[in-house]
Amino acid sequence: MEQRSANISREMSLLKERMQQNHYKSTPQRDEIAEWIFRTHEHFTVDALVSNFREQGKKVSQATAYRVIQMMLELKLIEEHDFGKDYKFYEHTPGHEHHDHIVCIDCGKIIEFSDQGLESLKEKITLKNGFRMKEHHLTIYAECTTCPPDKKGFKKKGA
Amino acid sequence: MEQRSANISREMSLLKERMQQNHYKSTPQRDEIAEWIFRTHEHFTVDALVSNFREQGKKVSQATAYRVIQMMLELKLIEEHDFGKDYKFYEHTPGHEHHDHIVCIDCGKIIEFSDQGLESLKEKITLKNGFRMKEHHLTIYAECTTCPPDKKGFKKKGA
DNA sequence: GTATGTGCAAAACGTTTGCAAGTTC
DNA sequence: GAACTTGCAAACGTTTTGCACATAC
Repeated sequence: MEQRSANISREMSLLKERMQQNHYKSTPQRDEIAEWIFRTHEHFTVDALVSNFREQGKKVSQATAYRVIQMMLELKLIEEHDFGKDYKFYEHTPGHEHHDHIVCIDCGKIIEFSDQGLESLKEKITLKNGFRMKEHHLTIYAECTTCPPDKKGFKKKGA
Repeated sequence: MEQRSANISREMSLLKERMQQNHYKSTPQRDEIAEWIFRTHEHFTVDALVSNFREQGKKVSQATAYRVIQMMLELKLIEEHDFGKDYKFYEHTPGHEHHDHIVCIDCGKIIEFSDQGLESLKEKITLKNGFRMKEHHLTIYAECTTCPPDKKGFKKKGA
């Protein structure tokens, strides 16, 4: 997962490229938000993004944050996840392959995993049912064995 | 999946039993809503539930509908799913085993499948990562081969 | 009779949008 | 300068809640 932070300038080039292709103008807000996203290794929420900017004294309006998120989803530079809370989680995609998630129902820790056998099984099952697979999200809610017993704050809410 | 409609009185007994155990009182509204849920074979939304009652001339307030849903989730009689829309989908659990879903990104059709190999692989992967699996949701977004090309209305929104 | 459940309308939540002012190309 | 982007505050759609009234046990 650490290769995700590898090379921000390459990721920014990718952004610029796709923005041009899709007739998006370059603005300081878009650049700064995208950079923050490419630098962020964890799964983040829009609220976390905006708060983090505020803490650093930079100002981004929520509206712009949400709009940049939409743009980056469209440009396939980030992915959206529902982990059973009422807000969404995001993560950037360049630099790491498709993966699934295990969410600790006690502490909220999110870990990523990817398993080739699992992927081909998904593909096979989808075909067998007469579909062409486009996207797939597997989230496993679990208890982590190392999680201190007082950290009972996450709790699944939806699915 | 058709065994789901098999025996509503058995499912209602289960409801009554768990309601008593959890100190919920029996009311006509709870009974009627639960019956509707046990009789419903598709994945439904709260809005669909309320509309359906209205159409039949029966009245249920939205508030009560949401409250019964919460109760039944707690009693483990229904499951909640996020299929990428801004509202949740529900389905009752008695009478059918755990399964995963394929959602057609064109027409919104939801099909269920269950695969033993997939289940044990999930379990194995979870353990390997140091977790104890509690719940897991796999949703595959796909195109169905039989879907008429004009039915492009569903579209994933989140994940 | 007391605790619990219901219905309404209002609130709450994350997210989206209309619009006037500011930027980009 | 035409088209697009921003920020604000207001609107949105789903879900939750406060409260007065009604019902269950």
